[in-house]
Amino acid sequence: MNIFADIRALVVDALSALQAEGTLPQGLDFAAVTVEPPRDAGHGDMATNAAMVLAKPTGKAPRAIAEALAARLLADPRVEAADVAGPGFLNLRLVPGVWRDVVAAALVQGQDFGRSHYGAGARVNVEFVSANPTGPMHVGHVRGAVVGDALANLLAYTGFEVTREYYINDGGAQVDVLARSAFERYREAHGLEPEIREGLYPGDYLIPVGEALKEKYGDSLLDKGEEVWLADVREFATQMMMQMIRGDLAALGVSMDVYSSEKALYGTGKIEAAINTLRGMDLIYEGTLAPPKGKEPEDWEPRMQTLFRSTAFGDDVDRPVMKSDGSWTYFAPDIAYHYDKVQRGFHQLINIFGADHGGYVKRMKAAVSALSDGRVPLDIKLVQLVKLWKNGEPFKMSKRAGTFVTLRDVVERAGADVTRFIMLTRKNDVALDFDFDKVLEQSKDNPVFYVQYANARVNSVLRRAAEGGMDVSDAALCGADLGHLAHPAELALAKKIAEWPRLVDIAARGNEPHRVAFYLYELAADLHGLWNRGNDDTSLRFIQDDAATSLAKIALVRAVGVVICSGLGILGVTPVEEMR
RNA sequence: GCACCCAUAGCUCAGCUGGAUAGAGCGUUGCCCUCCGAAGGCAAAGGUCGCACGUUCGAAUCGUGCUGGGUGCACCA
Repeated sequence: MNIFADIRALVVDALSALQAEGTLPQGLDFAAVTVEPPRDAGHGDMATNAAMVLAKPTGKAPRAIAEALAARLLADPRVEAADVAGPGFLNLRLVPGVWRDVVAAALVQGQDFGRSHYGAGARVNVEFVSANPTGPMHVGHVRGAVVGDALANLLAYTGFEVTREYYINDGGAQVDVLARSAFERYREAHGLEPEIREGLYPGDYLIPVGEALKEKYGDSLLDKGEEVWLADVREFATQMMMQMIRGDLAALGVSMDVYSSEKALYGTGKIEAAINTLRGMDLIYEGTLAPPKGKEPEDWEPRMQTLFRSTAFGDDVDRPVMKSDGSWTYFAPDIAYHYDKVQRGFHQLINIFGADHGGYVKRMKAAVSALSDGRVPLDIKLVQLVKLWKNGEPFKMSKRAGTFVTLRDVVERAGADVTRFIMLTRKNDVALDFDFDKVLEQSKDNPVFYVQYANARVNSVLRRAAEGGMDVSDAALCGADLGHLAHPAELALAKKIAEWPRLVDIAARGNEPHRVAFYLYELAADLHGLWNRGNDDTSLRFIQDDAATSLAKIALVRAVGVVICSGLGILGVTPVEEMR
């Protein structure tokens, strides 16, 4: 139940009626007509800009349109007042029954209150994390993982059929390095001194890989050259790394639907097919690139390469898909991978990238646009850096100093719930500070705590009422006479609840899960506010002497709890029932 | 040199695809526990929305040009 959508439909109906009676001309586009909460609550419950946006196309004065519209809207039983204000706003005040119905809807629908059919079952693929399988996930990956997962939850909540996907970069040189690094650990497992040369991965996490290799191969590889073992060890080590990464993701509460392998694309003809498709559109050609301006490498020399004409899509330069030695660049299999996603029938693609991949966005969008004939939109969300803080100082990560912070470190210190929530307290394209001390603080300073505290208070009320012998099951609350909710402060809280479905809709349209976190904070603040008003005005306490009144007030509180749980569910955060 | 991102209260940030007198938290100042959890709440002070033009009924939001910060810039992935 989205009351804002309902009232907007009412406005559009009224406008159509005005057309039918000749007050407004035919052929108007109502797309720009909005119904939203006014900035100032004193203006009413909702405001529509209809008169202003229609003034020009109709050639009528905004106020005249607004007057006519107001008369129509007042005929609806939900509308209590309709006042023309300012340059032509139409401010609506709705009868209290509307807000009581919202509370009732939240109780009846439960977690489905706020769910929408906006996605209409469209299939959307959310690719995120996609960390190289060469080591454990570190803090840099956490934000992308959380944002991607929460976004996937949000889209599922709004009627999309969502696939969470991880692209394993197991086809390039870095997995060879992994194999060589693992081989040194394999030698170490046999009591030999490992030679962790410059450029190899020094991390301890490869020691178990070396032991596992010993387990599997005994000493049979020890005296062999790389040409013998590289492929096998690479495969083995990559799989172990992916197992570790899956474990890391699980610790954060993320589970992928599909893991796609870059390596698996080689030798299948898929890369060639994708490139040839582009070639057929005259988007692939042999040529040389001009040297980069401003930062010309010392050893630059023109090379003949196979290039993708991404400049046709607004990119700065065309991008190589094949190196001068005839092997593919990273971009080529990635094109094939995205082509594969298109062919799997997704209606929409979303990628979550780290901000350091910003330069990659245009070419990837260009490729998808070309390969899908412009039908499949690709939205790429760039997730900015997370700056770690500890004891009031920036915490620098360094592999050498041993202050390399893994995802596990963060989750073990802060907990998955706190980590997830904090990662969503910024929009994705803004850098985020993660303060180890702050996130564990139990105060208003910490938004996770603040929201959880609100939920705990909801449950506290329910518990107390139950101890007093009341039936506060949802079934009982659904039968409450909400007419007892009459105080403006109570109705204001109901109005905040009414915004939830609208907020979900807005967040989903923008692929912006952080909006859910901010909304929950506001909702929590409103609950805390009402709670404290009970200190001065006992009639605002939720538990009253009169059972019917209590039931109505508790229903309101419970409705807040329902929304908080829904919201936290989207964020992937477990609601707590009690603070400790 | 080019591309992308950012710039809003002293600090950290929201701002609902262009709406009314721009909002929170922290910090500062003053209040509120005989009472459902004060781990909270109320109130005050605090702003040329980086700058300048432009688009229109109307701009923090859209466009252009600057300024200042971040990221990335051939045969790396």
